[in-house]
Amino acid sequence: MSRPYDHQAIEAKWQAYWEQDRTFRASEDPARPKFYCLDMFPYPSGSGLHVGHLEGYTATDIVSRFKRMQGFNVLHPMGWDAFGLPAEQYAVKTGVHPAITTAENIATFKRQMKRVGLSYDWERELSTTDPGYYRWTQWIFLKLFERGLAYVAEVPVNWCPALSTVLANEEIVDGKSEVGGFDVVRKPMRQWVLKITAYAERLLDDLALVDWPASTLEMQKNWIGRSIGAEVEFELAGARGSLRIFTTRPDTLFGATYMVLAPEHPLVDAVTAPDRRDEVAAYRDAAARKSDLQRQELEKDKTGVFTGGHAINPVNGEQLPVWIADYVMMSYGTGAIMAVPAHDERDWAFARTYRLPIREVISGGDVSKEAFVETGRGTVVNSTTPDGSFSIDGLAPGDAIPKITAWLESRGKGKKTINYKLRDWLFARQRYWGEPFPILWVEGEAKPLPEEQLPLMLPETKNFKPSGSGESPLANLDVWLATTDPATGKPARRETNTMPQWAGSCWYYLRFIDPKNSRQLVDPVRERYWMPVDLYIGGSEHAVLHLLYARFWHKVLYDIGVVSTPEPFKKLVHQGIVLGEDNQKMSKSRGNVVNPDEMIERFGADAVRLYEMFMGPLEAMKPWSTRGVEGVTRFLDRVWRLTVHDDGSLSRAVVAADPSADQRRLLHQTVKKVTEDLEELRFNTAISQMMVFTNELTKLDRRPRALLEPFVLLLAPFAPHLCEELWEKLGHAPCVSRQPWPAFDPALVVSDRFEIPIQVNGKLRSKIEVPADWTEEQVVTSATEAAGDWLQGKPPRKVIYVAKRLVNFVV
RNA sequence: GCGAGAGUGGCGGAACUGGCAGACGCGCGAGACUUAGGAUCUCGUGGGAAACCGUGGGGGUUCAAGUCCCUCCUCUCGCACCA
Repeated sequence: MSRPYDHQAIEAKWQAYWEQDRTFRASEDPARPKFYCLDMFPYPSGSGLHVGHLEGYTATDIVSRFKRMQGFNVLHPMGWDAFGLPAEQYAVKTGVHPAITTAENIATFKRQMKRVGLSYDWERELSTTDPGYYRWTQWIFLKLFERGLAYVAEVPVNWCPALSTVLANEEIVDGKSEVGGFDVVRKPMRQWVLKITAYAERLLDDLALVDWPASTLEMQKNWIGRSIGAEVEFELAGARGSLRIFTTRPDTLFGATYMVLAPEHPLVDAVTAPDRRDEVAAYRDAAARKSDLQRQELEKDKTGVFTGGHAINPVNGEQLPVWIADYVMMSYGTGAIMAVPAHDERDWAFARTYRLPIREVISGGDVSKEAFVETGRGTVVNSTTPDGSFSIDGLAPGDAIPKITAWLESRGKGKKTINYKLRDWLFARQRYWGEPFPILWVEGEAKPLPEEQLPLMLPETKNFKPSGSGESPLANLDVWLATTDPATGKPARRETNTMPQWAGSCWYYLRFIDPKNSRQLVDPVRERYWMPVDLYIGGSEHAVLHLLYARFWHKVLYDIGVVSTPEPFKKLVHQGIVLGEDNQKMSKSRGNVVNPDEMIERFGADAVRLYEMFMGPLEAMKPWSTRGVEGVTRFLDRVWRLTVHDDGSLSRAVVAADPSADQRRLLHQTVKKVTEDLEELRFNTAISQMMVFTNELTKLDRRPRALLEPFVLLLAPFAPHLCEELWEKLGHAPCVSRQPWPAFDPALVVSDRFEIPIQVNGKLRSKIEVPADWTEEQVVTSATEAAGDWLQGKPPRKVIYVAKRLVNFVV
């Protein structure tokens, strides 16, 4: 494609201008409203940016430029989530230090971003691997530790004996190590764990405060997984102690016909009868050997073993056989259940397999065919205590639940309980390339490092191979490991785990506000000015973990007074995935990866930006089309020719004359549409309207400045390089990025004439054009005439008139 | 299985609180300018000869349905024995 202008030269020119002008530098200005516009910062991988990254970055860039022109003080920063596994794996293979790889990759990403013309305030750039940054990551950890929110536990990890190392989930394929295909087993290991469960309630409730996609809210809700029910005590028969179970259906307590413990449950030994010990032990061993994955996959056939023991149902004194089965999980609730096969699908399936009794206590279904689990209908039956003193018979399940819960509570047999699916957060990796924990082990006890000693620097090494013991490569560094406790002078050993990649990304949005502060994580005055993030755009793959972890840390920081808002991210949007031209997911193996550098080379950054936004709705998954890029390139070329003559001078068609009324209306309609669409992130329809405008203007041989100049401003956030150049060609000093956003006059948007479609029996038969001030009578009269033959000369049975919309005759 | 979202021309996609379905772009067709055009500009382009038919299928409400209701089908994403 030959272009009417040299996009390469113009882009380089204006990128250099913005750089030396520091056009996009943000500073606090209490006089102006702020807008914090944030991208999820990337992991700087070796393969560079792809067109999928660019979609989200372009969107936030357009919004940032738009908001600046609207008079907002915009904070639009970028940084690097640069700790992580790939650089470390590369180091193990090649010996190249992760810091070197990381720096190279960052340089590539930054070069590519600048080439796209993204208007970041690069003076706030940060990297999670920078000691000046991770000092505060460590500081936050100390605060968590102080508040009892960080603790040590023995947690099973993916241990690969052949490699003598712990593997991340993503390093395991089909239960084997990705490298070498060796077996992986579960092995308990000392780990740091964060007590996110202590915040479960608030993490759930405060979802009401944010403007997020419904699907993401739903995912977070499900992940937290609150369920309300009751814990009930069952005394053991013939043994000391009692079995505590959790149920959401205490209304079905009279229908319990057996009990199930998770195989790992601590009471298994106590309940197991001597003659069942061998069988029980064998089942427990088998369950322990299964990975979580295997336990889940064997979903269909439930297995279990009778322990020989019994527990007593507190409502009727019945002795219930106690089983163990791996369909009950130790990690949820109390690790024990009462089984009500008539009203629980899992219990029903289990009872069928082992011929256990099924007793109906909610009528309304046929429990001989399947479990009846609905709570919305049905009536409680067979649920009266043997002495007749208490009954929930005849109630709806919803009414029976509080009644029986209160009764249990009054007798000390149970209480209302809320349970969460959310588990505490395993916060340790056996890796080198991560934040070291500011923790010393003194006489077997974890002691926090004093704040003044932060950052605890990641020690230098040339050996990135795992220690072999399952500990991180840091365990090889004897000199670093051995230290003394500053408080007591006793010998101490440093913690060898490092933090997971999530750590640095949990709070980076706060550091952008005050990236150079050496005294505080963030200055409170600045924090109050900029927070919360007004718009946060990133992939939906982070819908749960990153966003939940960041919210958790934010709430802790809120509790200790570091931040002023309960939630960090006000509005969240996920950009959709960009597919290859073949409608398949982009991948090297398919050979359908689109290289943004090549696209920018051919069509220019403006065209690529514009196409990214024109493809379709931001959130939608959609295929790339290089033809489509050509299409928007043609549009930009037309915009250029509208203003500039072939020899590069201002076109003689550009005149000072006033636009016509129709032209002015088109302009105001366009300003309105683009403004409103940008507020709603509907970039594709905004561009479409600008195309309509351009098509109209192309037809004119005299093009009034009063039309062209506001239009250049409208297009500027989308195609900033082109518009800076056109603004200059139009005789203005730089730069367009500092111009105010055009306003529209609602009175000038509406037309003085309307085209009214005329329907007969709902079918379109004709159209008339009428002045806007005509009365209904005038319009209908004219419409009747226009409908002519379709009315067959008879008066219509009914006339529907929708003002300025349509006329419909019913005959 | 459960939860959430989505099905509109050859393709990507428009369509406000029910009111002209297919804006805009791609592709395709015709023409203009040209030594030439894979450049540019102009016009046309849902299907059908037409009556008419058309927003995943079927049914309903309404003067009027892509939009509301019922039902079924397909696809995408998430969760997956959570008691």
